[in-house]
Amino acid sequence: MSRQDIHNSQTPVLCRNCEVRHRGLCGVLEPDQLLELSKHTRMVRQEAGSELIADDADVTTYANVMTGVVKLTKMLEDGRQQVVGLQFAPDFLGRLYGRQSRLTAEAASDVELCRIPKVALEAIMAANPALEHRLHEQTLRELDEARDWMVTLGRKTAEEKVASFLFLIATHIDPVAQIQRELGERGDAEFDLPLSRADIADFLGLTIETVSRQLTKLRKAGVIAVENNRRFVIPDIERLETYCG
Amino acid sequence: MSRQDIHNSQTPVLCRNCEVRHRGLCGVLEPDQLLELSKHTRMVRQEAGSELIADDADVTTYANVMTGVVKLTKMLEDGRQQVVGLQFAPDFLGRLYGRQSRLTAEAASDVELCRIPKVALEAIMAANPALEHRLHEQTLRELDEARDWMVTLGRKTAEEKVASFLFLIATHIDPVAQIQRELGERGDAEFDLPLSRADIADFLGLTIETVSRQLTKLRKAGVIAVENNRRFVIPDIERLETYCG
DNA sequence: CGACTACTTGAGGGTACTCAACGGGTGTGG
DNA sequence: CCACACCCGTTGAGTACCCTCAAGTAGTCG
Repeated sequence: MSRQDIHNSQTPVLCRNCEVRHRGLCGVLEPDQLLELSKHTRMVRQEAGSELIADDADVTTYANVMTGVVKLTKMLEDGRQQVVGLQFAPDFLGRLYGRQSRLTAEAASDVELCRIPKVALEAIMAANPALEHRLHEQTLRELDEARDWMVTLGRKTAEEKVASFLFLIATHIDPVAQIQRELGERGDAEFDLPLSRADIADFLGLTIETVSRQLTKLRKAGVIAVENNRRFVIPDIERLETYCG
Repeated sequence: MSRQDIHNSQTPVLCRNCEVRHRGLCGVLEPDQLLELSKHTRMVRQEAGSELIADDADVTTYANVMTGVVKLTKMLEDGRQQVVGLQFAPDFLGRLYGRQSRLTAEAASDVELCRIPKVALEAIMAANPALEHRLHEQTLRELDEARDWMVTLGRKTAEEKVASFLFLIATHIDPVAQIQRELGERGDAEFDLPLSRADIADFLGLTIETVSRQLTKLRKAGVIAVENNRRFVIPDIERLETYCG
């Protein structure tokens, strides 16, 4: 991180080389508000697998995902687990206004977070309706995504679930595929999967064996190619989409 | 609806005998703001089964659920359907800021709605941050509920799903059970089911036959009693809860 | 080299689905 | 009044899909 001062710039030093500044919640802030916010923030790195927010833990900080993927999970008493959401940069992390978390947040890959104390953000938000509006829009997007996923969980076959998962990741992770998609173009995609087979199974409501079998099936059908168990190549995303049900 | 004027009352006539006024989004409004809002609202009744918002339709109005139950559904191209949410009074209905709906809203029972044009609500909201805050909190609650339900869809057995559904309805519909629950008391519940077996199946990601079989099983176990296929009696809600997984 | 982890593959079984028949309630028409 | 159709829900028989349990492979680390 660059620490050098640049004369007369209104952008706080810490935020200057933040890659998600304009897309994330900070995008709605005026320079002086950004400065105020940046007094409370701090960047942290967490390695894959570390727990970011524990279930039932008191929430004292919020965060923005800067790089990497965060998985949100819920667990039943007997240990059955379900991934209820994935968050990518520049998503906001943390249950607003909640006293304690109702789920566990875990780093799926190595992640960088921009943390801010709960009280600090809520104070700035109270004084700045645009900020609440921005966060409200993210919440609405997450609700849309959760409901889309409910269809996948409730009504799709194992093959369709795995295809839908790969489609989701491809369109969220691969920056090229992401842009192509926004332009309405067809294309290929290539990415390192941020989740283990166990994570995928927990996301899809399947077992790891079933996930593995369906991946093999898609591989043999030529829909996907897999290298090293983690690197995926999708020669034709539109073809993959036809497997999503 | 009472139309008589009451001198010096600051509450708009139309809102005066609104039962959900204080619990719904209107609760945050000052009398003059409520008056402004009420100039645009109109109460409508819709009978069970009628479509309230069509998938992909342009959204021109929002609404508040006053009485009854609304179900939100999504469909795959081949007709497979999934209920992705249920809304009870005083829930807010409609995808805020969205140009078109991404789901279908249908009256599960006879419902009363308080409709308001999209532009009117958004104008009032822009001038009143407390209103957006209130709606944001409902969105957050709905997201919590959607994620809870993802666990049910992905990880529970058919029996647990049906028990979870009955538990959800019991704690949302029966006013007595609702209050007991808030007080942390155990108790019974009794209600008319607002959904058909087909609706339940679509909510749980099951078939109607499986739903029926599981209801029979719970009935034979004495966890529930059913009259007329629609009226349910739950002698011990805590006992039902142990079947939820 | 062995131990460990992550993933794949195989065999067998159980849960929920499919297809089908049946029962009860309601509305219609003779 | 009954006959009939129709809708909704239940029950039964057979099956398919996915899970469970188990073994096997590949990559990594000490």
